Amino acid sequence: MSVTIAEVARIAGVSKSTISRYLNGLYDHMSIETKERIAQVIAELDYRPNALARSLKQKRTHTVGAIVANILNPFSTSVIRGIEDTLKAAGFNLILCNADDDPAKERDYVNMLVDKQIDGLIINTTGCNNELIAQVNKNIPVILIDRKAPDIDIDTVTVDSAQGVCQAVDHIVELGHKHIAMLTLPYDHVSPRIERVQAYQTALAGHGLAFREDWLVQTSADEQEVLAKLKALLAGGAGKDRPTCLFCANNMITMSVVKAIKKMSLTIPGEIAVLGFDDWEWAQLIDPPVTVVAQPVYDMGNKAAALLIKRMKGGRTLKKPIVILFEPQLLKRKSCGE
Amino acid sequence: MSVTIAEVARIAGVSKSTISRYLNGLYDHMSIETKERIAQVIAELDYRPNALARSLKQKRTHTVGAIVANILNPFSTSVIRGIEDTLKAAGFNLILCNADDDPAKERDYVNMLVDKQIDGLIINTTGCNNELIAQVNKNIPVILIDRKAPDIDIDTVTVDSAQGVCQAVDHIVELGHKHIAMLTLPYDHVSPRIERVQAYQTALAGHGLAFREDWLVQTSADEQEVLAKLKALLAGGAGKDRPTCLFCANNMITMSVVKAIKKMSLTIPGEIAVLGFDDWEWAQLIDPPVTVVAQPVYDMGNKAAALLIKRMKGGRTLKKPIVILFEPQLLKRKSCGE
DNA sequence: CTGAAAGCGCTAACAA
DNA sequence: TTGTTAGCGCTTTCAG
Repeated sequence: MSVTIAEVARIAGVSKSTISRYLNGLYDHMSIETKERIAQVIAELDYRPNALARSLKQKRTHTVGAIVANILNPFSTSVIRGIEDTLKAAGFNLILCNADDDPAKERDYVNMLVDKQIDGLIINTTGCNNELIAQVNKNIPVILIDRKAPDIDIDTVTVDSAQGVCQAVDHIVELGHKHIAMLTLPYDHVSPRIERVQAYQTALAGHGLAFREDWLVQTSADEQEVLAKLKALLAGGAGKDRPTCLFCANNMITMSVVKAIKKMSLTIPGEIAVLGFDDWEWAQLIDPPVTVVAQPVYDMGNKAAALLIKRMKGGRTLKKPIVILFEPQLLKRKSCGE
Repeated sequence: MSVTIAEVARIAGVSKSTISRYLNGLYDHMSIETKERIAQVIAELDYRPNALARSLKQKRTHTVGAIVANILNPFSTSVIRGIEDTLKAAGFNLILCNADDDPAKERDYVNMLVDKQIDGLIINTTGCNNELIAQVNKNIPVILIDRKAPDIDIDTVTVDSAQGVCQAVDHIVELGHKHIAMLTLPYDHVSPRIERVQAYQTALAGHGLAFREDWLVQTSADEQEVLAKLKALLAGGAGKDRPTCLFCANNMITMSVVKAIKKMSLTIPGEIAVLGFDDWEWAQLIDPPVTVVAQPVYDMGNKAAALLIKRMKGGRTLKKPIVILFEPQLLKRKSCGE
């Protein structure tokens, strides 16, 4: 088996406490020779302290958990990079989990992390485990990222969806579009989706455009489904009473929509314009490069981690939960005309 | 603080052992009434066992670590999905880490995971910590994924790069290309890169084409750098003695190359053809869709996890390490002409 | 069918 | 400056 602190102590000829002190950097008052002997024995045995035992005793793991909704979404990986960098700089470990948009998986991961005694949690929640998350937040700090949970009182880092949608709609209206459809993943409990749809309606109204129920399409990101719904939406062909612009409420939808449009052999933006919410590394490689509302994703990850660290260090300073709203930015590319 | 097993025992009026047995499903010979009482108390107190304490005692965490080289690479996220699904089905927990192509970070993560007493490790290694990894493999099973470590003897799941390159080169030669350059990330210690470059040279030779040192370009995936190197490579313009086809040795390079070509306003495949190793979700959205050698990435993740599980359960059955080679597949799209 | 007791590997008073 | 001791929360013989 693995070598323990007792073994090291025995061989170095000192007590376990002394080794423990050495490990924890408490050697201010330690004789230089024991210090060196310990260092040598540790090196010889290639000893590494058992983090489980240590954490069990200390009641702190110095570890935070992060759960993303869907790791295949470039949004998630950028957020992760932001979280990771800030956490590492502060000396915390990170355990990453992927809920895969499945509330049951999310629940399992939350429980697993809590059982492993994480010191804090950052979660891009499915929105279906709010009660559990609120419960967790009573014992350890939790930060929501991207998606709010309106019914619970927790620190949240997200983006101002309404403003982003507003900018985007202004832009396409200016380009002459009057028939704007929105495609979104099913809203269920996911705050940004709800907000974007609402903002879309508000923005239309602001421009005196009528909102049409049948131009608000809920769909999964599945290629076949998107293709079918798009065909229905655009039935009748150009010139008819149909949308000239498709506003996709997140990047997964945008990708599927672009794929579907290519399958339908329609030209962008000539026959149909595409506008997306969320930028991602390869949006510019698409033909044509897609105009999107970009979020400062990496920064959001940073901020969430920084906030969490503050909470974890803040002891029981129960300040009010805060909501941090980042500003999105419209990146005008080619997919809406120009 | 959190509720402990002692608390549950006290309230239920039984001993800790009994609670422990209940928790571990050892209630075959337990009176139905104590069983029910325990269940009730646990529910009332919302008790959850401390995984740290449990693992410390059991000397098993039922947790495996996975370290990917770069989580921003779609390759990594697909592998992760494969690992995750297989692991979860077998009841193991997963701790995900991102080495960010940094050997120092990788080392830290390996150590962190080992300290946390993971039962097994899957790693897409930077190739710079082989000694450490070999050491870890003495105590817990380790599976390498994608990248081999030739100097150490460890189970490995990867793809037959040589075969993929060969298929690809055959294809483009058939399309009439005789001037084929290869762009790759710096080889340092990364087996697939080395293998692909070698296979490229072999394949050229197989077609009687000369290998030119100056057409083998090493570069980071940084946009500026790729652009500069591409400009140098293609200096002189079409018709001159320059490559007509760029073979990109992985997807990060492919993306940067496509970006650079667009910046240079060259047409694909008219003025320059592009061929990539690694498929990814959005390669088909690029203009034109990129022809690539695809790896069965998700399956590879599955397989790595399955193999690891076998090793973890196999006790000290020290079977010889094995190398599992998946077959890549050429996906002919539009970027090489036809 | 259930309980008592020892101990996993470490830390943290309290002594010395 | 270092050692002794008593746990952290759980599991697991061994008794009964």
